[in-house]
Amino acid sequence: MARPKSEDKRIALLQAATVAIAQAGISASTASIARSAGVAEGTLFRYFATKDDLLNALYIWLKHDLGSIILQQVDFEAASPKQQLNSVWDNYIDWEITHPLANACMRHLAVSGKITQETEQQVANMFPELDRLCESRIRPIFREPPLRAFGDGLFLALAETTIDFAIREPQRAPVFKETGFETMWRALTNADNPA
Amino acid sequence: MARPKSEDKRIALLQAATVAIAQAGISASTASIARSAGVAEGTLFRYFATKDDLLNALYIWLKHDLGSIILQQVDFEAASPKQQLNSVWDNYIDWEITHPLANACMRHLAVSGKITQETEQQVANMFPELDRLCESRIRPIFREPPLRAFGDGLFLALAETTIDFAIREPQRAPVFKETGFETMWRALTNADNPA
Amino acid sequence: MARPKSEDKRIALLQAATVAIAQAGISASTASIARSAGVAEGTLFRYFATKDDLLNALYIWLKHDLGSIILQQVDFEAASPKQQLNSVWDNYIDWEITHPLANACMRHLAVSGKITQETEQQVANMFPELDRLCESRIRPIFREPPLRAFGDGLFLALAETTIDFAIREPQRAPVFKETGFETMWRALTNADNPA
Amino acid sequence: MARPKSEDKRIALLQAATVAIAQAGISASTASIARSAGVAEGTLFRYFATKDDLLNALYIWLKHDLGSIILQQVDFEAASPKQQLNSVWDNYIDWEITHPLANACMRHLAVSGKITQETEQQVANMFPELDRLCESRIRPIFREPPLRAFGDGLFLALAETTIDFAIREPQRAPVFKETGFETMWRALTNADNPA
DNA sequence: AATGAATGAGGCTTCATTCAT
DNA sequence: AATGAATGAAGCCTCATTCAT
Repeated sequence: MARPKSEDKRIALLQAATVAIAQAGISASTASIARSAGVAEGTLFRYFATKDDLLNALYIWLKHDLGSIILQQVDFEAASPKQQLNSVWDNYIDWEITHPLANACMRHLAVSGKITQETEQQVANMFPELDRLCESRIRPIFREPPLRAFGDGLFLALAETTIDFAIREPQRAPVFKETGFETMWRALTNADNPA
Repeated sequence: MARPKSEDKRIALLQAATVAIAQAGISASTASIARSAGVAEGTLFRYFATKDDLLNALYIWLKHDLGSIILQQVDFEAASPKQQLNSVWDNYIDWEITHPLANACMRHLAVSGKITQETEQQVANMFPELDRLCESRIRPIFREPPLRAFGDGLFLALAETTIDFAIREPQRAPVFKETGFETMWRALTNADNPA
Repeated sequence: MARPKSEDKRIALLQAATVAIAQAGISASTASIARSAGVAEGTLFRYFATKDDLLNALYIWLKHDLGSIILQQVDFEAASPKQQLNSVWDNYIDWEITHPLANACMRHLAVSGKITQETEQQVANMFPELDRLCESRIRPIFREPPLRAFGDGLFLALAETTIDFAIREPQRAPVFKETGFETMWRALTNADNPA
Repeated sequence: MARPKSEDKRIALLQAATVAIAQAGISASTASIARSAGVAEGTLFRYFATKDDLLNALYIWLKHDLGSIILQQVDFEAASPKQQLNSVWDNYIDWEITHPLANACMRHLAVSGKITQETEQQVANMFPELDRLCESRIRPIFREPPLRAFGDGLFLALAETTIDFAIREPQRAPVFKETGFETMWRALTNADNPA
């Protein structure tokens, strides 16, 4: 098979890279990543041909992890659409709070200029059902092509800001979560049809 | 006093750094910055003792430029508070659209981990009148200490997302600007007192 | 275990450093050392993490070389204590005469301020039997703690001066060696018990 | 006159260089020396065309200072030759103890490889009366050309070692001074004619 | 005469990647 | 498949010296 020998080592490398990049930015050296993954310097390059390849694989891996956790915990039985969206919101933020290194790492990757268009595309198509769920709760103007991406962007911006504050002051996380959600709700949904 | 240290060269270095960092991130080399500023590499270090010093000075310089332009163009005669805030919003976004490199550079600096607390402080205290103007238009819950910083963060997040989209698709900038502002207004102000 | 780190290269680096530092002082560049050792500059830093590390390792290496040669050639069968000490003296000076670069290098290292306490300690404990042999021949006042180190210092000072002259005028080395030894004998031993 | 304007500045530069080199070795930068002398970077080069020139001038200046102090305090009325030499010995060592920076600086200069033959010559001829005084007290073998320089070297070596210990443990200086002198006396003078 | 801004070569060190083992 | 030694380009910064002011 094309995949190299040990999936364990691949995961170990991705995890080590997450920690290293969270702490040192993308300038974290491949040597340090390999070392904390418990493999030799050269081995890293058998799993990822290039440092940039590692960065892109890592981005996808983290996004996938995040998305699948959110999805698997959404409360589809929730009474109202608002409650359903609130469940997504909370899961999203909870995951980031419990994975602050992953969060920091993704931020670094996102602004690194190393993530290719192709990678971004792959991530965008990763969980169509999640996108659909969010969009259906959103005010009409943000639902159609011309402003759809913009709506997504605003949603993410609010969520990420909420996460920043929640990570920085964990004991106040519930307040930030709730206030953030209500703010997003006012911002992006049809206020006339609140629930 | 011999040749005085040239303000022109300082500016040239800051401008060169802005471009280089916008394109290459903070890993832009001091050599490349000096070269495109038209001075020797050693000269750079007479103006900024350290690359980190340059980064901090650059951050302050860009923020100051941005803030002073916004402030000087705010329409204090505007009929309503909403219109006043809209004027700030538009000026902010217009500046960023017309200075996409400065914008990109500031993003890189902000996440670089090289900006010191002291620099952040200096920037925070730079335009108190601007802060006051924005805050007075904001809903009460975001005006008092426990959530003030959070409110600022959400405001900035929405503005920056709007800027991102406006820079990426300049011809649609007016739509993003307006939609973004209305979204922010719903999100952060007291809807009961809409104008 | 891949290629093992080559002891040959380590030695080549230490030898190259000896020559370079003998000639240029500790300001000899790592580039020049690596070049004359026949390796890439980066390689030097796989063997010695830091230039200072190289300097300390070199100091230990040279002292060890010197000490072990002296020790292995001491004439323990010599009739009198004076003759035994004379054998040490001669071996010491002969080594330095035949290794003038090593000698010059050690002088530079000794005054460089880069040799750590730990390194000095390690060197001091390197050949206890040699110390013991010298001390037992020395006059009582220099044998006990308060002045022991001082006695060692004076011994070394006389030896090093003798070496300086012997290296500078090799053909007169025997005279310097003998005169130096007799001078040291008068200076540091119990004249009442001359042989 | 050929001498530049201010003798004060020349002295200030020499003093500043003494301190800087004592602490940092000859790699002390000309900029730092100029700064602590209270003059501009460029000014240093109006007094000393080159860093090497400064180093040589400094060596001569320090040696002259040392020699003239010793000479002016020698007790020519002392009863015995031994007492006269003891007076030189004590003055020498006292000067170094009270000028530890000058001492450290001279050591650095002496091994720097930057002191020219010409400078060494000039220093050697600086105080012929002092040389004569010391030599006349010395055992015959060290008085005639073949071994005269060697005798001087041994004398200096013992003195400098004594100084090292006296500077390192100032409260025990008197013991080192006396023991050192007696050792030198045994080593270099005619024991048969002790006083 | 004095200043200090400007220079650019050179120093130490890091790092992604290759390749012998 | 895995290792880690080897590489050399590139990065940041220092410094003696020059020269415009």
